[in-house]
Formats: sequence, structure tokens, C-alpha cells
Amino acid sequence: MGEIREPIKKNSIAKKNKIIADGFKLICKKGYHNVSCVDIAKYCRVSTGIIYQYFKDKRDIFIEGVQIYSDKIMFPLINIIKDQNINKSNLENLITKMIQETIKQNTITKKAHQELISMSCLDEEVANIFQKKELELSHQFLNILKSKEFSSQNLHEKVHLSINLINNLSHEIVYHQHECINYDIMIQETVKLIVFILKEDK
Amino acid sequence: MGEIREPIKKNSIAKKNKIIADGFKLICKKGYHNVSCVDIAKYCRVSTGIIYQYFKDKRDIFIEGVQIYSDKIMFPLINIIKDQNINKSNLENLITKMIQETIKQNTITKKAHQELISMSCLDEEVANIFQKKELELSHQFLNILKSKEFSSQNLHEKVHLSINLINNLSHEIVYHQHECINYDIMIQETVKLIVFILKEDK
Amino acid sequence: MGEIREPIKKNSIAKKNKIIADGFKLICKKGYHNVSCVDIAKYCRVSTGIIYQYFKDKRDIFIEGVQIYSDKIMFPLINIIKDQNINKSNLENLITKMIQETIKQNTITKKAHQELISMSCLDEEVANIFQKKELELSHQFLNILKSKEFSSQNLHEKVHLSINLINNLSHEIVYHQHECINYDIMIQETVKLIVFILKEDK
Amino acid sequence: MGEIREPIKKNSIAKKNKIIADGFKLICKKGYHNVSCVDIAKYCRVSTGIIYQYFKDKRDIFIEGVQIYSDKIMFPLINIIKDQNINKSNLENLITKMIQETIKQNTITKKAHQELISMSCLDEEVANIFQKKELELSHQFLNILKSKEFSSQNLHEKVHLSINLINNLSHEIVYHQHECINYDIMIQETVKLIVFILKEDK
DNA sequence: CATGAATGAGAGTTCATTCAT
DNA sequence: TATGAATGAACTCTCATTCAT
Repeated sequence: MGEIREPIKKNSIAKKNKIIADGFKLICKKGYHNVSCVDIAKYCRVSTGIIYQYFKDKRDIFIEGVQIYSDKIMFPLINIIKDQNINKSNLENLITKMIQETIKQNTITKKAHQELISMSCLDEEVANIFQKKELELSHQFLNILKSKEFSSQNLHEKVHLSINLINNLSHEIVYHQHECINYDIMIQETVKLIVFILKEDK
Repeated sequence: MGEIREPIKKNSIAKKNKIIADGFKLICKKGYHNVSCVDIAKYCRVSTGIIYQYFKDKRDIFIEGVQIYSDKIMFPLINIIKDQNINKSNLENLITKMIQETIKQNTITKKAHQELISMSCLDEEVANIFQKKELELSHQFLNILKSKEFSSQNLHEKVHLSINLINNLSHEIVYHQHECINYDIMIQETVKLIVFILKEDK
Repeated sequence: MGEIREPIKKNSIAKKNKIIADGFKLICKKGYHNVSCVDIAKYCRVSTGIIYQYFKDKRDIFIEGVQIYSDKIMFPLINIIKDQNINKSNLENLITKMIQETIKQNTITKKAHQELISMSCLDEEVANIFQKKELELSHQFLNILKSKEFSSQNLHEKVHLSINLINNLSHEIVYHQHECINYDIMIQETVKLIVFILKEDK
Repeated sequence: MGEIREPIKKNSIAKKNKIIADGFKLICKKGYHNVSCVDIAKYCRVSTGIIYQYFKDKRDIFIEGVQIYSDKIMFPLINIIKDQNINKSNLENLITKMIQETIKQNTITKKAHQELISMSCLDEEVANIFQKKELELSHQFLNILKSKEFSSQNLHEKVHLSINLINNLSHEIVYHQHECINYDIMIQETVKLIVFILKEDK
């Protein structure tokens, strides 16, 4: 196996980044197991040789892509939560809005989202990256809640649970809708649960 | 592509079933994408030829395995729920027990569970099989609750949500424990949520 | 390799003959190289095992088929020539008729004819069988001519040449018509040649 | 199926051509159906992979070989005819010479010739290539005859018939000699026929 | 630094032939 | 005798990786 080089020239750095960006895109589009390094090279319009100078293998490209690009796909809430003015009286509306926004974003990145979740089950490193990103998100959420006088015990766990509820619900709605489940009700009930858990005092 | 044959002789039927059982086991153990048909043949101690007489391809073996064996891995609650004597007063204990049992089972089948969830994101047919099995489970649960005078509205959705909460929590505990989360509290809070949602009146 | 058995029971003899007849038919239809012994067994509705009791291999079936059934396909003239009343004055008409009849028959058995010619180039035994059948035909023709006072020298060679001319012309017309050749003229010219050669005196 | 690549580098073009040349040679030697792509790769001392980068499959190699190399095998007359000084008085000698030369060449390329004729019965594309080559040859012959004041009607058909006569006779002499036929006489008679047909006036 | 042609191990698949029933 | 399930060698084709240019 050849040595992995780190590009120095501005041009080469750009090339490496292009491989990560486009390679990650291609993997998300076609599926990790349906794409070869030669495919990635072709898609990025670079030579196959260069791939092996900057990366160990296909997984290496993917991991770097996950590091950089996965938060928008896996945790769209990160970008939503900042702009919201949360307080106890509008919490219900807000949670509803967060769910809807998550569904909207997941729908847009459907194939990529699916691929990333699948890979997170197979690859510990991917799972760890997602954990870190989720931690970031839950801390943001947590800080906002604290600043707004939410004083419930175990707030970190509750926030984590809330984020899980939102993500899992959205995931189900986007990919695996069950015929006999009414998803408007599912959303309502999920909102109810999150409000209940976050508002709970002491 | 050769014709797919259905075995008639008792012996051959046993052989086909062995391929499904052992093949599914090997796939769960090593990972779908890390196992070839030749590997499966070797592991099952049959010829490669016979694989292609009974199955279209590797996926076909896997799908048949999922049909038969996945419920114990994905929905261990199916076997737990029947034996429980649920009523409004012991609900909290019961939910706790269900979570603990699920965690225990998922821990045993950890690698298989991981592989199956991953595959359900990549393969619609796998996802559909799991949906059917979950439906079965939720109907069982639902019927028990109804017989015990649980009268909450939207009970099907609530049961579905409860099962999701249990499964997702267990999944996280078994594979993706976050360092800064206290999972005893997570369990407590999840139980609280499920009790809240199921007991809710009207 | 198992021993080749010769069937004794009436029933078994019939079965062997069925394999030759249907197997030969299937090979001619699909092409020798596109048909497996298992295909033949299925087509004949017998077990694969029985094939290997009566025949060494696929080629063996084919050869026996060629022995029995190929003359109609390769030398349809055999059946035509007997019924003709040849004499010097109607020779031209007769040759024309023979050519037309050959074309007609070759058109009917087109695929089989093609396959047999192809095989005769690859397999000496097939070629030898055809030689024998052609010899038979040319002797018949020869005898008729002699009885009708055709007295040309080297008559055997001339008859052989005539048969070749007819067969090759028909073969070309049925499979490989050249765009820029007028085949009515080809037929005329061929007739002319054969009449010339056969009538030639001393 | 992978993309078929066209070599650009001088070296690679040479490699592709080597595969066609040696592959065609091997197929002619061993028979199309007795040779695998791995055999060809080994014989050409290249990897199997490269075969599938330059060719769709075995047939593709063969067809390209036929395009390039078959005229010498199938129509050796092409190279003979140019050098001859044909005129009405030496026609007989010339035709005799052409037959002898054809027999000589066919004897040299015996196995290849056999294989090519066989394949032309199984594969339309091969047959079409041969047609084109024969057309070329007959046009050459035709032009020479016309320039030498041969004025017979339907000259194209007659030339075509003559070429067929030569080729078929040679083919029979080289592979399928009949015991009871005298081939010196066959040659004499064939020459007589061709002279008759070509000299014919009006 | 960059290219892309070339490699060859290994995947999927078929089929002539055997053998337990 | 007759069956057809089973075998495994051999085929076609792919792709991660290397290397001469």
C-alpha cells in the first residue's frame, strides 16, 4: 500500500476537497456498496491514482465526507433551532414546527439520510461522528431551554429523548410509513410527549 | 439465469432450510456485504451449485432468513408480551420489565440486530417485512390493553409510539451509548412517557 | 464415467428413441452449443440420469440424431429424385424443379440446416455421415441418368458437381443472399451449367 | 457490464491489437467453443481484466479478428487475382491455377478456414463480413474481365458462381474428400464449367 | 505531482456428470 | 431401471490497487 500524502499546494488541496465532496455525494446517491473507487474518480473527473494518494480507500473518503457534510443530513435541527424564540407558552407550536422542518429536510435528502443511517449501523466510526454531532445539537437546545427558565430535572436526558423522538418519527414518515398508522396523530402525540417531558417541573 | 427449483424430497427441503438458517446466521455474523455465496456454501457444507438451484442470489437467501428468523431479533417483545399480566396499576413495572428484556435480547443478538437495521435502510423488502412484524406486535399489545380497560384515544398510534420508544432506547443502549447520558435516567424517563401516553384518558 | 447400456425392454427402446428424436430437434432449434444435457432431459420429459445411461454425452445424442434424421434436412433431393421421369429433352425443366424443391425444403428446415452445416465443419464424424448420404443420393441420380442413356464421361464426378451446385445455391439463397446478386439469374445460370455438364457427350 | 474503453496510448493500442491477433489465432486453432476468455488472456500474456476493458466478450474479439484477418483465410484469391494477366486464350490455365492456389492456401489455413465457415453459419455478423469480402473479390475479378473484353451477359452472377465453384471445390478437397470421387477430374470439370460460363457470348 | 492502463484475486453463475434412493 | 438432487470445476466478469509514464 502506498503512502498517504497530505496535499500542500492550494490546487491539490482543492482537488482533495473535491474528491471528498463529490465522492460523498456519489456514495449517498448510489449507495456505498454500489460505488467503486473508479466510479468516484470518474465522477470527480480525477485519475484513480490520485484517490490512493490522498485516501486509504473508499471508506476513508466516505468518513471524511461524513465528518464534513453529514450534519445537514442527519441533524437538520441544528440549523433550525438557533433561529427560534423558545419559551414555555409557545413550546407546542415550536416542537410542531421542528418536526415539520425535520420531515421537510429528510425528504429532500432522503437517499443520503437512508445511506448514512445504514452505514452508522455497520461502522463504529460513523456512529461516533453522529454521536458528536447529536451532542452538539442537544447542548444547543439545552442551553436555550435553560436560558428560558426550563428547570426540569435530567434535562439533558430529556432533550436527548426529544431529539430522538423527532428524528425517529421523521425517519419513519419519510421511509417506512405504516399503512394503518395515522401520521397526523403520530405528530400530535409526539408533540404532546415532548411538551410533557420538557415542561415537567422540578 | 437458471431456473429456481423448489425441493420436494424431505432431505432436500431440509437442505434448503439449512442454507437459509446457516446462511442467515453467517450474514448476520460477518455482514451482508462481507459474505459471498461461496462463503455461504462452504459454511453450510453444501456445493455452490445447490445455492443457485434454490435461490436467485445471496439477497434471496437473506430475505428468506429475514422472513423466518428476524422477529426474535428485531421484536423480542413478541415473545415477552404474551406472558405478562398487564393492568393499570402495574403498568410502570411492566414497561420497565419490557425495556430490560428488550435490552437483554438485543445484547444477545447485537451483531445480527445491527446488520438487520442497516439492511432495512437499504432494502425496501426487508423494511416491509419488519413493518408487518411490528404490526403483529402492536396488535397483540393493543388487544391486551383494550381487554384491560385502557380506553385512551388513538391507542394504536400510542402503542406504536411506545414500541418505537422501547426499541430505539434499547438500540441506543446496546450500540451507541453516549458518554454524557445517564441511561438509568433515560429508562426512567422513557417509562414515564409510555405510562403517561397509555394511561391518558378519553 | 458410467457404462452405456443398450435398452432391451420395448419401453426403454422407445425412450431412447424419443431422446434421440426430441434431443436432435431441440439441438437443431436452439443450437448445439446453446443446449445442455439437462435442457434435453427436460425437453424430452425424462430424467437427466437416463440420458447418461443410453448416451456418452450430448454429442452422442446429436450424432445418433444426425444418422437418423439428417438426410431430409441435408439432402431433400433424395426424396424428390425418385419420382422424376428424367430424359434428355426435359432435363432443363427437371433441374429447375430440383433447385426449386431444394430451396423450398431448405427454407422449411432453415435453422436445422444451418446448424448441421456448421457442425459438419467442426466434427469429422458428422461430415462423414453427410458424405455417405450424399454418396447414396449421387448413386441414385447416376443410375437414373445411366438408364436414360446419358453417356458422358466422368459421370459420377459430374453428378457430384451438380448436386453441389444445387445445394450450395440453395444454401446461399436461403441464408446469405447478396444484395447485388439477382438470384433468378443465378438459378438460370446454374441450370445451364448442369445441363451443359450432364449432356456433354463422350 | 463495464464500460468498453478504446486505448489511446500507442502501447495500449498495440496490446489491444495483440489480443485481436493472438485471440483470433487461438480461436481458429482450438475452436471458438473450446476457448474461454481466460484461455485467450493467458495465450496473449495479458490479464483477464484488460480483455473486458477492450472487448464486450469473446465474440467481440472474434468478430474484430474476422474483420481484419479473415480475407486471407476465406478469400485467398483476393491476393492472387491481381497479379494475373487474364485473357480469353489463357483463361483455362488461369482458372486451373486459381483453383490450385486456393487449395494450397486452404490447406495451410485448414483449421481456421473450417472454424470460420462453421461460425458463419451460426453468426449473422460473421456471414455479413464474408459477404462484403466476397463482393470485393468479385468486383475485382469482374473489372479485370471487363477490361479484357469479356462481354457475357449477367457477368456479375457468373463471376459469383465461378468463385463459389472454386471455393466449394477447394473446401471439399481440403476437408471432405469422398473416396469414390477423382478430384483431378473434379478440377478439370470445374475449370471446364467456369470457362464455359465466362466465355459465353452475348 | 498526476495519470489511467493494467493487474489478478475473487465474485457470481452454469452445467456435465454422478449417485443415493 | 429410473429419478432428479447434488456436486464442483470452470466459466464470465468486476474492482481495489499498483505502477510505468
